[in-house]
Amino acid sequence: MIQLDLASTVPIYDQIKAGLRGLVAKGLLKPGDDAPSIRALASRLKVNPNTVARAYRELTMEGIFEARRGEGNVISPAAVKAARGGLEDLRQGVAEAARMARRGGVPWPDILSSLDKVRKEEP
Amino acid sequence: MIQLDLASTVPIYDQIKAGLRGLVAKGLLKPGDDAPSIRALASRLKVNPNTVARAYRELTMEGIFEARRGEGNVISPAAVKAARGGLEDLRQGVAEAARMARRGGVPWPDILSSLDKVRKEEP
Amino acid sequence: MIQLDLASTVPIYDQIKAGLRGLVAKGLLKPGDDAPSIRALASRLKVNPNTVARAYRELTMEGIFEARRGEGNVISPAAVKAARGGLEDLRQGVAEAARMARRGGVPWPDILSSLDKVRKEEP
Amino acid sequence: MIQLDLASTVPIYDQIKAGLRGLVAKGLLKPGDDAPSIRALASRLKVNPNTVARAYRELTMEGIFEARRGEGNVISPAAVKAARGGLEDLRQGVAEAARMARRGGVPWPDILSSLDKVRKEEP
DNA sequence: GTGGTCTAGACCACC
DNA sequence: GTGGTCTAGACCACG
Repeated sequence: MIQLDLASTVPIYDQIKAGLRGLVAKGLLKPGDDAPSIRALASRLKVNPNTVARAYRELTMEGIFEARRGEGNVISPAAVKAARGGLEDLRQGVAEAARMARRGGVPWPDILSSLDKVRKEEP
Repeated sequence: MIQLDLASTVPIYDQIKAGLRGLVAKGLLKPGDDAPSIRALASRLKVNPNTVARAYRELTMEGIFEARRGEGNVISPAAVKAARGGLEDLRQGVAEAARMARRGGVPWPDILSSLDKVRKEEP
Repeated sequence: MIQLDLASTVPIYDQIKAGLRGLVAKGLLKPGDDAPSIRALASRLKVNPNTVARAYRELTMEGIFEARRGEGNVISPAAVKAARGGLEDLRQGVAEAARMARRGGVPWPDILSSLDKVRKEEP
Repeated sequence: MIQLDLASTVPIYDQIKAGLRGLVAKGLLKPGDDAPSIRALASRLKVNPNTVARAYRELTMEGIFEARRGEGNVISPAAVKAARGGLEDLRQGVAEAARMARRGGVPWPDILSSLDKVRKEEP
């Protein structure tokens, strides 16, 4: 359900955070739902549990998860709203990459066409 | 002439490489021209000479510069063509950031509007 | 396992690269194996970690190593093939030295005898 | 008469020294002959006169040239014998390159075949 | 003056 | 623990 790109320079825990925020934003995870357990998710993604734990910890600090004793992590009631904040980071990531590309001499139309290719990738 | 963003997570030497590639791509540096000396550029950018040296070394390996002993760096005849490769990397950087953002649940129109803000930043 | 000649004019990081490529070429390091950590190798060779890091970075760019964040360097699946390219450079180094010597008036048999002395150096 | 390889990593002044020593060793320059003037040789080789001057200075120190006031440089009577010393450096250059190549995993027969290709290059 | 190498040591991010 | 980046400063070789 979450797609990782291990070869990418984007930190794995960031990709996990983004993936989970995305599931919330898209309504596939609703407030009150159980989040997958750290160990389960780690083994499914073939990733170090510490890495998943870090993503969960930060999502908890953002108010998207709630840690309930003995029950694991639950999607917080305020998650949908809280997820918005994370989206801003992602938008800025795109903006920074675009800025770098333009400074590096990529013509603006080429940037747009790259983007368009991404848009069509998987519907 | 080259703009650095020291707060960015993008390594300084990468920003320098992108800037120089951009100058070549835009025709402000033509094959045969002297590149600024490492020390001169370093002091202009207020950066350690080693950092500039690393950027130059990698540009040399990419075939954009030619280092001549004791004479400094010269833009290689093949620079314009070689610079194209670098542009592709930058485009892919934008594409990857966009992919991450979409996975994270950022609505596509928001991505486009972020981009548009960048477009208007500096004429 | 890697022999350095600190008095040589050949840069240390180049000697390290050659040594590691040699270990791959001889099969002592196989794809999937862990490369020694930068710090460990640096202290074993009594050399600055930065110097080893540079060698590793370049080997990564050549496709011989794969650097995984926080996990160290791993011999790439394509390492054996990629190592071939490096061997070619070394052969050309010998060829160039021989060319220089002949131009300088060294009789060809003397070149061969020098070489033969090297062959017998260490079994 | 002297062949330079400007792209080589071998210092130009070294190539010039080797070339002149070679001319002496081959008998094309005999004791008592005038050496070409620094400026003439520099312009013929399209090289900085300082570079040629350095080569001449070192050849003088080796006893191959004699600087005579107002007459320029003359091949010394002891030149033929003195040239031998320089040959030793060149032989060691080949030896060192071969050593590096072997450490880097080049099979010995490949080293020999590279050398053989050089031998056939220009008769 | 130029570029190249190396050291020392700091700080960061990641797992 | 790992690798990556950056700074500071020294020294060398070249033209």
